Amino acid sequence: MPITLEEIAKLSGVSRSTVSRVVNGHKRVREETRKKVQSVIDELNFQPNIAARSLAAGKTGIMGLVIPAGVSALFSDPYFPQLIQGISSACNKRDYSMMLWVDEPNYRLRTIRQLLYSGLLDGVIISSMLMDDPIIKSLYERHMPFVLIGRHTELNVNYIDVNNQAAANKATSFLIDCGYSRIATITGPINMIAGYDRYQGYCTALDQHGLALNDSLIAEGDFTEVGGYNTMKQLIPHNPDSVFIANDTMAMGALRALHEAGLRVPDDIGVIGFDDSPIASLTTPPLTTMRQSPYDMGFKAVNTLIEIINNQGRSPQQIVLESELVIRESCQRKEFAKEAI
Amino acid sequence: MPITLEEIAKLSGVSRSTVSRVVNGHKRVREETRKKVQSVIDELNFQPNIAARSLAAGKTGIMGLVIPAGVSALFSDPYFPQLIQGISSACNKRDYSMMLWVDEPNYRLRTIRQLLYSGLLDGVIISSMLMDDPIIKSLYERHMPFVLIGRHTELNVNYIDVNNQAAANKATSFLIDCGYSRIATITGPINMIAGYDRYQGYCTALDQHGLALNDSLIAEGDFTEVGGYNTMKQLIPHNPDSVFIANDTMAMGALRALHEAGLRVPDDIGVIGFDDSPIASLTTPPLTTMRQSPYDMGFKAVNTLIEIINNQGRSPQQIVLESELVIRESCQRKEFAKEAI
DNA sequence: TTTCATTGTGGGAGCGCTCTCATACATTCT
DNA sequence: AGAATGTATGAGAGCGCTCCCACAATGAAA
Repeated sequence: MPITLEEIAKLSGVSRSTVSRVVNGHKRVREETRKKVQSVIDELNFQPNIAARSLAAGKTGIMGLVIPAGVSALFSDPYFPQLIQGISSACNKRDYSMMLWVDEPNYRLRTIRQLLYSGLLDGVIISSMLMDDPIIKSLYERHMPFVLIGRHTELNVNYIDVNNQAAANKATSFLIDCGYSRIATITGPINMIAGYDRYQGYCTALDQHGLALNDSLIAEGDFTEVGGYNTMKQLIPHNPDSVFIANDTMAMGALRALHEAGLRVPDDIGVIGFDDSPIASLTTPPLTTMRQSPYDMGFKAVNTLIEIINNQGRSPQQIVLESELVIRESCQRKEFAKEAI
Repeated sequence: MPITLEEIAKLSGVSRSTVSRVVNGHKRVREETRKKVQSVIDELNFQPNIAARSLAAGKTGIMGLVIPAGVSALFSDPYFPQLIQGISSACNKRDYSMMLWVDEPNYRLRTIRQLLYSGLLDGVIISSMLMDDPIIKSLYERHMPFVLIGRHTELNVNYIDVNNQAAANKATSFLIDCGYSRIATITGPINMIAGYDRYQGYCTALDQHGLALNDSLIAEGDFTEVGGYNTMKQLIPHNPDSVFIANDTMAMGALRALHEAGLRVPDDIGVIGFDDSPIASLTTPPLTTMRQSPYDMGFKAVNTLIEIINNQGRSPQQIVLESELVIRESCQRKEFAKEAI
């Protein structure tokens, strides 16, 4: 049987209103009274009923997180666990709670309804959806406070992203600096913004260095290990001397394919990944990659969302994080090692 | 501005009560009335306010999921993503929603309070905590409906687990059947029930086959890749001819250590893992392992929890799933291949 | 016809909280 | 001293829903 405000009030000899003030840290309470009430609260482990509070105040202290189920990378890539960890950590710090929806296509309508109309959520964080995801449009139209993980092309909305184009450009340029010139790429799904942007960065880097795009050296992957493996096998016959791969998980698969094909990394072929996921330093050879931090993105997304909730009039804000090149051994040919640094 | 029952009532020319009946699928409504009301509901996309419903009915349709943050394996192991996916999928199917807490020690008190006293949750699923986790005791004492992922030794509570001891026994016995005899093990953390049970299974298998336990061949890991790598390095000087490793992620690390040491798998040393995680078939050589399905565990946990919620008097029920041996190449020495099958 | 279930519908209380407003009291200024 | 200000507290309404009870309408049984 849960305890109510009223009971705390009775036990500490004040009114319900005063207890409410103490719980919510209002100023207009005498220090003496506050202490008395607080001690009763602590003793009984009182926690206000969220439903009642929510009903009365129109706020719940709960935010939603939506991650896609379609992405099979969800299983094998540490991206989402780290993102969730960052969000969860920030929620704890800011005294929010989190509801999680794994967006299965079959239950999409249910998800949207709950996000928008149940009144349970103060705001929503949406992660890495397809570019034209209808959920985003729904949230936008209903004026539900939300922030995207990953930028959005059409709508002027709040988002947090890494500078994928610049980072991919840097990665590709690094391969060129290392002395490679027949540079392939394994992209992510092109209908995901991160996949698209990293591909664009690859293109601009080649262009800036006067290298021509070569369709036979470009192949679309799906962010999974097996995808990386298969796509690499497809690329090998076209004799790339290096390859920029849009995430580390696919890079693992690509390394496996190269190993099987008897190609030595980095001497026969240079490899650079993206993410600096925990496995990047553990591959053979250790993987050079662009570092991003899903944990930080999650953490910042929460703080941004809370700002939005508290100031609904605010104009949308875009946060773009920088990505850092982490040099290991997968694209450092002996003869170029010095110049590249 | 969300829509209320009252507005639906007005628009369809009936009372609030009748609309409520329609929404909740009560019988005592004339078919004609039901249709009329339903059409208004559909048209306006009406979704009942969960807070109000919860306050009035004492049920929320929300369950909590608590996973530990301490386990750094959270980042690199697909176990939790799969578990979450299973839970989420079952929640969708059963029309429940899920709140997620990553249990950070700093915020433990907050977490417990919210789980128990906020009135938000109909029940809780707790995953893979330490054996003596205080959260479990709190839930138990407060009679909060909950189910554990992983068995509990002291309390008679609802749980779902794999038969870790039997599975570890089978794995170890398989190494013996393959002709190995100097069998090492890398255990999980012994203060986690899964770590403990898999270690026990290893011991009983040796015992049943008349092999002596050898302390220098037993080392405790932490379920991470790096942990597996370091622990394997520690074991190599004692010349095991095979090793049972308590999860696949550590097995990956161990394979890396063996590769660096110039030992060939399976000819110099046999390796068997646990989980059949997605990477198991992708290692070199592909990993023989015991298959378990965190997805299924999550899915079943939800169904069990809902039963408990609907029938609080029910006596606790323990579900133990079987684990299946998946034979690949990491412990099949050429000369024994035939006999082992 | 009268009686009694049975079915469909509406009205009202109340879940536990927040928030506005009223009130009691203390303090300062003229 | 009286008025004006400020501070601490209480009372009451109401958030949107469910659930119980009342009651009307229908049909079956006596």
